[in-house]
Amino acid sequence: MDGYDKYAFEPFAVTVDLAVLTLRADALQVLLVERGQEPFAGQWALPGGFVLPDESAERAARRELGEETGLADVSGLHLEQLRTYSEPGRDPRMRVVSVAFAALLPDAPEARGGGDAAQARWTPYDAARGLAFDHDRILADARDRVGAKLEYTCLATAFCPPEFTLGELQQVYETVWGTTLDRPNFRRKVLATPGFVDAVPGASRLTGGRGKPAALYRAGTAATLHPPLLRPTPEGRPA
Amino acid sequence: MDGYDKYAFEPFAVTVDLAVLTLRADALQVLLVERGQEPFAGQWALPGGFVLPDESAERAARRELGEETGLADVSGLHLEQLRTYSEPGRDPRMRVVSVAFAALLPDAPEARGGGDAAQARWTPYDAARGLAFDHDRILADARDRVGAKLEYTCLATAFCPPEFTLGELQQVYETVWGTTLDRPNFRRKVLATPGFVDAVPGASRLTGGRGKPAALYRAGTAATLHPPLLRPTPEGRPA
DNA sequence: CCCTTTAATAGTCACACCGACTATTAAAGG
DNA sequence: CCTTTAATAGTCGGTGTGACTATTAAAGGG
Repeated sequence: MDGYDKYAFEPFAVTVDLAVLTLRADALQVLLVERGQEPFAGQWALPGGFVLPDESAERAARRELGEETGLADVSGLHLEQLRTYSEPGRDPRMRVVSVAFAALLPDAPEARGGGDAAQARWTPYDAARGLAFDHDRILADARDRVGAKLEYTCLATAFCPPEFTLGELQQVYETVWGTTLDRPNFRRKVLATPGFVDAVPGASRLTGGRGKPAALYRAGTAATLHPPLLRPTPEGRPA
Repeated sequence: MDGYDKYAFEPFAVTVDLAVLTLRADALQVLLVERGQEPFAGQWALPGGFVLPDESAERAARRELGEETGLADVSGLHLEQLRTYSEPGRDPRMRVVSVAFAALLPDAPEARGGGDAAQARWTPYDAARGLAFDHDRILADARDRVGAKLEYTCLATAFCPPEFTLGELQQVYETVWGTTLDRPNFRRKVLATPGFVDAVPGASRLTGGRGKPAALYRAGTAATLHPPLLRPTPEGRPA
């Protein structure tokens, strides 16, 4: 922050890029917009835009989130700063520094084109490749971060509606991690963590027809999980 | 990234700020520079500077690190992007967006004034308050991040010289966390984690005089700890 | 040269947690 | 009413870890 007079200081454009994640059809999906102009015209990209003169990157991200999803109230949604991408060549036109965010949505309204004229679409994570700029990398970083934070925070509830079943919560873990979990063990672990979820007395949700309806829960007040809920060790690592 | 023509785009100054951390005298210390000009003239601040037109924030951070510490080779040092601070009012002169990094040093050479003319000094973490700009916040975030990453990564070795004793490694945890750890248990845990440390055959280090010399170890190839080395639960949280 | 001091290293024990698994309960649908 | 489906309850063994004790190895002082 010192030395303002030592180096000629170069003006940068500062943008935000959003990895808007949700669970649809038992798959992790991401909101993509189709670019209408060069560079990368016709290609898909993460939504984003410039940080305005009087707002922080966080405010810009939340504003863009509202514009792109078309949701009236995005104030309760989980928004998390990932990191900043600043490679000199990442935008061919000019020097753009982008602050990337991950946003987590419980239910996914149909994408409706968003603030910019560009078309918007939910896309399964695994199918979201070949994005414009360095957005493949940003999206991968978002998934990594979210997956890691599921282990030691209560972030999973950010993917769930206000009231949810333990089966739905488990689906979050299984979908993001790409693993399966033992249902009784998952249940035991979650209920044994105070503040993770609170039971909604007497309520239950029909899971679509057959079977015993599951009890409903709300997100608790805890933010972190101690001890963490570690994902199954992929291989070779000690459990 | 879209909509270049929709919003008037405002140029920002982009800087990096560094929380350069080391262990000196059994305390976590941070490198501070004294500001020579307004605003905050005479106050202490984290070292940092502008990102140059042809470099990424990471490159700028490493360059600044070399300039500020006076170290010849900073290529092996651990440098970690924390987050980006972009509140509109954080610099009274102009709109400055700052990408913050944490740098971890094994041994601390005396601070020597650094690249900018400003005076530089190692300061115990607990005494580093009242910094310029939002640097109190950045420094606190740096400590939080490093403390958290000690739990589930091999980051602790970044504070150690190439060869170190398990006692020194334990000191890292105890100093950053502000706790004490049981030595036999720490030893068992570290040695049971493959790839965390590798024994240096036959070597030992006199610990300053009395007592049995400890065996020496080098950092292993593993990057993460599975299962993690959780810090003692402060209180009230389930173990 | 021995004896004390200091610190590293080795080992023990019990408890909590977790993975794997089986059993029971409760509701929906035919 | 019986079958199906899924939630919920319970069991058991292994493992990791906290708390603790015992042993070993060297330095330094008398």
